[in-house]
Amino acid sequence: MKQLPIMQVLPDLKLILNKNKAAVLIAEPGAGKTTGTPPAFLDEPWMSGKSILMLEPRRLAARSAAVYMAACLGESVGQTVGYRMRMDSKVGKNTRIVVVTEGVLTRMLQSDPSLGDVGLIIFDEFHERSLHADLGLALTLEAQSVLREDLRILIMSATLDGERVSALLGGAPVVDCPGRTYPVETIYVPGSGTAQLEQAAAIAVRRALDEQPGDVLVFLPGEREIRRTERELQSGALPQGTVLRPLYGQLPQAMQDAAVAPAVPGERKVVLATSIAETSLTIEGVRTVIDTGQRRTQVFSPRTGMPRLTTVPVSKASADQRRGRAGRTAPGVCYRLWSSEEHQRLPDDNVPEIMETDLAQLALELALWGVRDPAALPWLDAPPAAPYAQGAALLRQLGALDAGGAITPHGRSMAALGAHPRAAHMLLRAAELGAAPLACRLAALLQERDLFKGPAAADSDLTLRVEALLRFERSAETGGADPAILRAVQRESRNLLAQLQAAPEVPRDSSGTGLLLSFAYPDRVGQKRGDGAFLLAGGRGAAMREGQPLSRSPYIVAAGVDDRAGQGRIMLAADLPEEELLRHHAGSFTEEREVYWDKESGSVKARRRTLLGALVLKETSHERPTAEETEDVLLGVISAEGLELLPWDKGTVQLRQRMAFMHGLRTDWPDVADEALLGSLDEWLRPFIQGMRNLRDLQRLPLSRAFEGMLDWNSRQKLDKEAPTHIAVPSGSRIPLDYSNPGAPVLAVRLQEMFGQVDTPRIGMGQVPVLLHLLSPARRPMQVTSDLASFWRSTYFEVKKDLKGRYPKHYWPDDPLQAAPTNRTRPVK
DNA sequence: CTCTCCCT
Repeated sequence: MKQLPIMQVLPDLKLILNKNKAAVLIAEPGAGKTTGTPPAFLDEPWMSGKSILMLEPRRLAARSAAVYMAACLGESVGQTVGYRMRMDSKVGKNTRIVVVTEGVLTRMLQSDPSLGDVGLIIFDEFHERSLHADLGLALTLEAQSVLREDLRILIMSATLDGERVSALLGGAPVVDCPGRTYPVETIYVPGSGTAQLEQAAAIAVRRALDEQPGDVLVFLPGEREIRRTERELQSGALPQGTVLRPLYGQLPQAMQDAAVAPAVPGERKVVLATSIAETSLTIEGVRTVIDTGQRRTQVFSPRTGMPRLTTVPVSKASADQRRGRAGRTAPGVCYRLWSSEEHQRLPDDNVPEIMETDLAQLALELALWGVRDPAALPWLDAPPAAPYAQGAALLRQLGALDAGGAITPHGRSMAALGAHPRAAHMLLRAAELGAAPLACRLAALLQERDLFKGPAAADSDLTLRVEALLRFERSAETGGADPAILRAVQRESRNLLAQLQAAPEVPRDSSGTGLLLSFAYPDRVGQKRGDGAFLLAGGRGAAMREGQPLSRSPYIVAAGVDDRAGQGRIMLAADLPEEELLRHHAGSFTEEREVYWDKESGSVKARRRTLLGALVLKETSHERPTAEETEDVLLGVISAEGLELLPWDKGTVQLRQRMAFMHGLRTDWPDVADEALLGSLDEWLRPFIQGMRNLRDLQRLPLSRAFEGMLDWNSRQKLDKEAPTHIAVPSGSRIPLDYSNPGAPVLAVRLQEMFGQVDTPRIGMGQVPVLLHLLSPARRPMQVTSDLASFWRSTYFEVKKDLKGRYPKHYWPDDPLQAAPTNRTRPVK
């Protein structure tokens, strides 16, 4: 212990924490920081009568760190050094160093924000940036600034960028400590382009077995790739004594042990592992690491509110951590299956969990802490807004938050359970109904991997899993289910039963599964749309795989839905009897009265609907909309479909055009263009559609009165004068004016009727000469002009020649201004 | 051909 590198920096750290409230320790692997640091502070003056809390991200590491520190003091765990984790704790009266796992720290902070007699809190492996560690630090920092100015904080990390943490801690000093590992040579092996990941890995394994001594550790993204690489290697010859050892989280414990244990003499071990071997497990005898540079990670999709697994490139920090695994006992080699150029493009660090995960639980913890806006707390990376808002919305739906975002008593009970808010709500509701035993088993089943593999897994009915579990509990029969997962589920459900102090009885059968599941997933209650498709209460569509008996259920609850765009696929679900839905979710129903336009009948109708989110549970039509509702809908339809729906007649069309003409001259006149009319239907049209219900009624609308209604009495007089419907011409005829083009009204009149008229008639306060269409006796257009005087002077004589030829019986005077106008062949004498 | 890892 004396020779550990950490010993060199401890005096420095003591000095710093004597004066400062916070420090950052960057220590490379093998420095001995986890077990060397905490005991060093026990005798510091500021620690008198106080204890040390150290956060460890994994149970195994927490327990073994406590055991090791206790052994160094010549004690057993539970004396000076203890630990505390879920369902397991060894702490005594004299314990001054407590190693805790993440959920425990959160619960401790929440139940006593002043942290009692804790003098120093250490965050170990902080570079892993788990959600709970980030939350724990945020809460601790606030507790320190508000309640406990004397509290010391020490952040310990392997590769973290020390400056950012230091800044968050108000400029805390950063101490660096070298590690004690052997050098590892890095060899970049750029991909051969077409080679599959597994083929490239297998080729590298053969090369390593040939070139290097000792065991080989291969990092692959997941179980599928591990199995493929295994097959790839088995398909060709391997050197004598080579054994292949898969290693991933879901592998049975005995096989995990076999992968971790040292190789038997005469054998060489090739461990094919996921990122579990990056931090969680140390494998003896590894001299060569082969890194495919990929890892599988869960991301939360705000679009669908569902988590999804993706395979992404590792970060530089992660790749270095993997490489370090080759140098723990002797110098080693690391083959990276990418180029050094590609390496430069890798991100420096993994994306912190808080940036990518479901934040419902975080939102609940913050609400319990008394914070509604996460920006009120200090973060290295603040929780992203969309997933946070989605988490808060879910909490409101589960009754954990009130409308204002404050935590409810129910929310407090949920947080105390520690489970995901969905599971916590289900457990509490189930306990009220006396169904806790089944709910604990469901929560455990949902948390673990599927009990079934292969063809049995194709049936998505959750009750089949429940029945299998109950059979296993009663008679230890596995019945085709995975025994390791059965045991894990049983263990977890016992933990939950103990937490809820529920009766130990084994439920008789799976009945009630759908109802309990609907408490956890109220947003995924699905209503049958036919053809295996369901509409979920949250608004998303989802479909069963082919041939599922469940697809005949009118209502289901979808516990697992994949994240594909458009219609999701239901992986796991249970039938929800309609009467249970109606009985137990009535509090979440919304009643909606909707008055709407029925296109088919062309009329306004009303209906009342009972909704659960997007689902219409009940609908009654035959309601009578009120007169005002009807007017609203009618105006809405006109607004959407256009003014063509109105009963236009020639008079109204002309009236509108005349008003448009006036508006063109004086903007204080009402604008009667389409856009303006559609925008002000409420003012000018509503009074005229009272009592109307349908399109037929609308045809009886006195439309010209509606237009006249836009003008007061004076304006109406003025309209008749300045935008007259007719103009009297010299012949005595009253000729209608055509306002189709409101900028240039047209007077179409036979030429002879205009004899004697010197100038163009003007309208619009004398500002606008009408556009004259001068016609032949047969009403053929001869000439268009807005300057009659100049027409008489010149063009008339050419036109006259032409007219005389065609209409010889008519009267074509040489001096039209002196001639008598006529609407006949010749003037009457 | 759905399945990284951890924790209350």
